[in-house]
Amino acid sequence: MALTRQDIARSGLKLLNEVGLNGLTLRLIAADLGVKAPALYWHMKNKQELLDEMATQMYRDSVADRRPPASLGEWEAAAHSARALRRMMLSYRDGGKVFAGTYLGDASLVGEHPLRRSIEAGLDEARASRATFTVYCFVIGYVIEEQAVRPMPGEFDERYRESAGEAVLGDADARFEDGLSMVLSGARQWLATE
Amino acid sequence: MALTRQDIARSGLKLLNEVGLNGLTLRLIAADLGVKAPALYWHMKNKQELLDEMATQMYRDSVADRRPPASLGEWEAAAHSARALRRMMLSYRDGGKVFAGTYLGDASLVGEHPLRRSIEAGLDEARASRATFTVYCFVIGYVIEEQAVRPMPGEFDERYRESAGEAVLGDADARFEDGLSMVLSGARQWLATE
DNA sequence: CCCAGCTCCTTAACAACGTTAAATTGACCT
DNA sequence: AGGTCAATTTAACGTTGTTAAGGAGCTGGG
Repeated sequence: MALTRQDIARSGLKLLNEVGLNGLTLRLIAADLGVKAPALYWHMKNKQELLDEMATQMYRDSVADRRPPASLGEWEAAAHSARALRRMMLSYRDGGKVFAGTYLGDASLVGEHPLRRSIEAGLDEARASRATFTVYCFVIGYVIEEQAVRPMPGEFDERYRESAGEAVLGDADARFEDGLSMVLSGARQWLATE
Repeated sequence: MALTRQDIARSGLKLLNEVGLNGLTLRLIAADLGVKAPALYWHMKNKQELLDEMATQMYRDSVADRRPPASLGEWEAAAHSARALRRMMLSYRDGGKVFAGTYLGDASLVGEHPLRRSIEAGLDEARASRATFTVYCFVIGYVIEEQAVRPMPGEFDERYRESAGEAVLGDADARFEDGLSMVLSGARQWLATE
């Protein structure tokens, strides 16, 4: 049976957890799929395209997890999907680096604005986008820093042990929640004024 | 005259703007320094250590730019150093990716909390750190996304042209300022309450 | 004065990587 | 049976990070 881009991306994501972003090679992925490395080039034109596909696949796989229950208010829904975005990245070693700044192939996935109802009720869409983009940036940045210290839940980059303060050693979940509530309340307030 | 780690880092940063993170090789840096590649291994144990040193050097070089005028209020000072942090990363191609999540060698550089005066006046330091860390994460995340679309000021990743909306095409400076004021006001408010 | 030892760099080489070109298989259509 | 096309293999190329071994040039001690 012929390979698909999704097969390759999924294999890449599986191996990512075992060998990390630096250890992830085309030959390794090919071997995992029972195929030789150049075969991958039939399906994609270079490695960057594979990484983009992996990011897209991460996003696709988490779509169910990311969708907030319809019962939630808009800002709880925004918090919900921010948490889901973080979980998604944390569930892969180097997930932040893979996901951040890579091109999302399936553009239709990006849609579904958390503030849709407010937009329909008259909120300026460009402003709403800026607000959610701000939250998005915070989550990306937070997870990248988080994974720099803890490549995988459980592991630990020892160099940080003494130099870093509470800001990196403490409970990562609680600190994320604090940051998230700062950003969300700031965004809400920014949308309300003016 | 013998090479220093700083020489190497500075050469790496210079070449980063010419060839980008992917094109940055040890042989290229060595050639720029009039030396052969293995010579670098006398000064650092692998390429990651070079990247860390480059991040440290970026930070060191921007220290003057980053320090806010003493006349500013604390929150204007925080905004000031957030802008300086962004400028620092933007001034190198792939600067966000190089800086984000790399180990800062010179730990003494990290200090100098923008909210120092409030801390001396009784503000809980751990809470203050969480607030500034949140701002820091936003800036990191924002710049990474910004540079994914515009690797260098002026260039443009064409794949984004049609798929992305105003959130990525608009005036990047203005959007940063919006996001920054959301995050800052959210952080300030979070520190005030409870 | 010269040799020992240290610092700093070179030469040579390695395995592994991303990538390309060309040959090869296998399935389906006529 | 033969031909077309999609999917993969085999073989190879240049480049990369990295290591091992050796050599130049200074420094201080006998």
